[in-house]
Amino acid sequence: MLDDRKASILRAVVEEYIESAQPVGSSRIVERGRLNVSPATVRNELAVLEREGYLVQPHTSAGRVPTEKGYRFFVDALTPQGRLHPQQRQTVLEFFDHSHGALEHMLAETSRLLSDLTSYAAVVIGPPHEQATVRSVQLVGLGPRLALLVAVLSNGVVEKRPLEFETDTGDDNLAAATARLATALAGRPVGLPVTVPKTGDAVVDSLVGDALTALGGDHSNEPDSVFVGGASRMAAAFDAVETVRQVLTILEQQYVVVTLLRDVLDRGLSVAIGTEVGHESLTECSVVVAPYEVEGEPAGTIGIVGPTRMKYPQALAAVALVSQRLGRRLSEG
Amino acid sequence: MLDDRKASILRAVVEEYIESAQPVGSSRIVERGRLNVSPATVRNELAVLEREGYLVQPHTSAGRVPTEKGYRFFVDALTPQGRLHPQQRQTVLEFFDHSHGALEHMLAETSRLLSDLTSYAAVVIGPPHEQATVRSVQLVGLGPRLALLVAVLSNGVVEKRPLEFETDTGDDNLAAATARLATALAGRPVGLPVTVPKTGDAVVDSLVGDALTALGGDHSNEPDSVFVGGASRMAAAFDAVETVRQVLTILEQQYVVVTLLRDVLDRGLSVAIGTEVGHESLTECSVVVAPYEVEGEPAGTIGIVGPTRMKYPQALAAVALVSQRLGRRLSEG
DNA sequence: GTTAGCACTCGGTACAATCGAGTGCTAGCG
DNA sequence: CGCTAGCACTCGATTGTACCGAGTGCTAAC
Repeated sequence: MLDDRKASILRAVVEEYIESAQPVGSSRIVERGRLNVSPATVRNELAVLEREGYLVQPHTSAGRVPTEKGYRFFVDALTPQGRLHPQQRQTVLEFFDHSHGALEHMLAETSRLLSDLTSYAAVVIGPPHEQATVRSVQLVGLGPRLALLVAVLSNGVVEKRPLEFETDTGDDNLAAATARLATALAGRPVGLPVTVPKTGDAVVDSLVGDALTALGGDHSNEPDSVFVGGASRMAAAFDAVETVRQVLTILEQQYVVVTLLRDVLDRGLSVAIGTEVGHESLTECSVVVAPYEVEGEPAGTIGIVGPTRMKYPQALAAVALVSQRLGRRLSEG
Repeated sequence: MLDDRKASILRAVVEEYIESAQPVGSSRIVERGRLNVSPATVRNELAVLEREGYLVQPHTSAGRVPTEKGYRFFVDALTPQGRLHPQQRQTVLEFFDHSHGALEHMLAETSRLLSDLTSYAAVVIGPPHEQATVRSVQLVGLGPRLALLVAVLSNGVVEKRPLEFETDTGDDNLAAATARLATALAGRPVGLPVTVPKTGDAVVDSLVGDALTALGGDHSNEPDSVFVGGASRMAAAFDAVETVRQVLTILEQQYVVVTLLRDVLDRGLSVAIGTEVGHESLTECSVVVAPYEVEGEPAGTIGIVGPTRMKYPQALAAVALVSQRLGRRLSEG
């Protein structure tokens, strides 16, 4: 463990480095004024912190830069429950007061909000479709051999699948199939296999069959809804264009992003730093995540992706507040 | 107008520059072998082309770089109908043969396809919601004071609006309101104002009113569906991270992107080069657009955004093929 | 009209000198 | 015994200089 003074110095290095992106030297730490010791003393402590693995020197005659271990200690032991600027807090509250519209739209806007708050890229993962129950099912004819299966789930998600048939289908057949589907599925979670008794009408039975196949089969394949906002901010966070490209490439792969956040949460973390993130292209990135709950049940995840030299206190505070308010807002409906 | 040799030389400069990103000198042009003249002759021609505004020299002792006028001439007069590599063509055909799923999903995948084909950022704009007619309307209760208005349009688009009520609402009232809405709206284009005769039942009438307000009011505000794929490719196209940031910022603003493509199309162009694009942050970018038609009617737009030194022939060919096949695929259903 | 030849320009590279931020170490001080 | 002033040292960054070479424009000859 680190004594008080070492901890203070480590904190100073991390905070300075996060602000300036420059290796931090002993004199700069003394200039901050918190510590009433000489640069030489600080240097001794820095040497110890380096030996212990909290800091590194890019080269002999440079200041110190935090290692992942350094950031980790900062986040775990040195970060007070960060407070958001009151104005930012206000922005969040107003956002959720005025938010409206379809679920997807709201989640997309939330990712923008979070990105604007933190100036990093933000990820919002919607509620999983599995756990909701079916409220309404309908087959809507779009053409002679074409219909749209629309299912409304209890959490407001609308699932739709286009269906194509071998033979022409009348509206009455669609209606009959819709009725059978509705009674069979209503109140049940989607994704569970369901058997619907045959009617004897071959056309209707085949419609019902097609619809169930479409609902069930596609299921695991279908991604959760993911919204990435402010990816452009990554271009401000790094000065190597190649790094930017790699990170953006990751952020474009929804499946990867979802898995990433889920993994971090599963490890019980709310912050993953550098290699902890578990992705080669993101070794220069940190991820801050938080789940949100709708009506007391875990529903989805939000997170931000930024450089390892991230403003952790603000980031944590922003993610915490937004996840809480988003959950509350979605619980209202 | 340019004589044959000047045109050939201009073409050589543009093609070389697009490939190498390096200013092109007289010797490099001669090395290509198409022309049987000496470097000195080429230099004379280059000087003329520069005087005419087709080329510039970054500095005195450098080769030439095309100006916007140079690219413009190249695109208008020197680009044969570009052919896609047969393999790429095959990829497109297979993609649309196997494509399936909801409209949004298909459009998003299409933007990926186009981005992969060209290695630039791709934009796919979905069919506008206005011109489709309503096929089905339904109010689905999600809670005592909460319902979801789901409207299926003839082109497969599903519009949904959450509704919140002052008072608790029974399922029978929702059903009654749904029935009235269905008869009033079926077959009509969404967005047109509609009056529904009162029933006398205050609750049902208020439900119907709320639903119509939600459908109508929000309308102009609601953006078209836009899908941007492969934005990360912009990081490979430019080496200044600030340029990348600016371009990405634009690409994140769906409204701006839609307007941009629309403007270009309205000017009757299929390619906009540099400042022609009409956006300060995109002066180093070119845009290639094409509309696509569903059942003979103009439906949406696709496009790509890349650096001015874009591989125009391939880009044009890819956009043309994809727009055609996308239109055809959507016409099927 | 074309081209060989040539003087000229100027960005890029290589190298040395210098600067300075920052270090580790030692010796002395309270 | 911990702290600190002082100092020699390191090494990246900056500056200056020389040079190279790609590329030019011009002129004169073919």
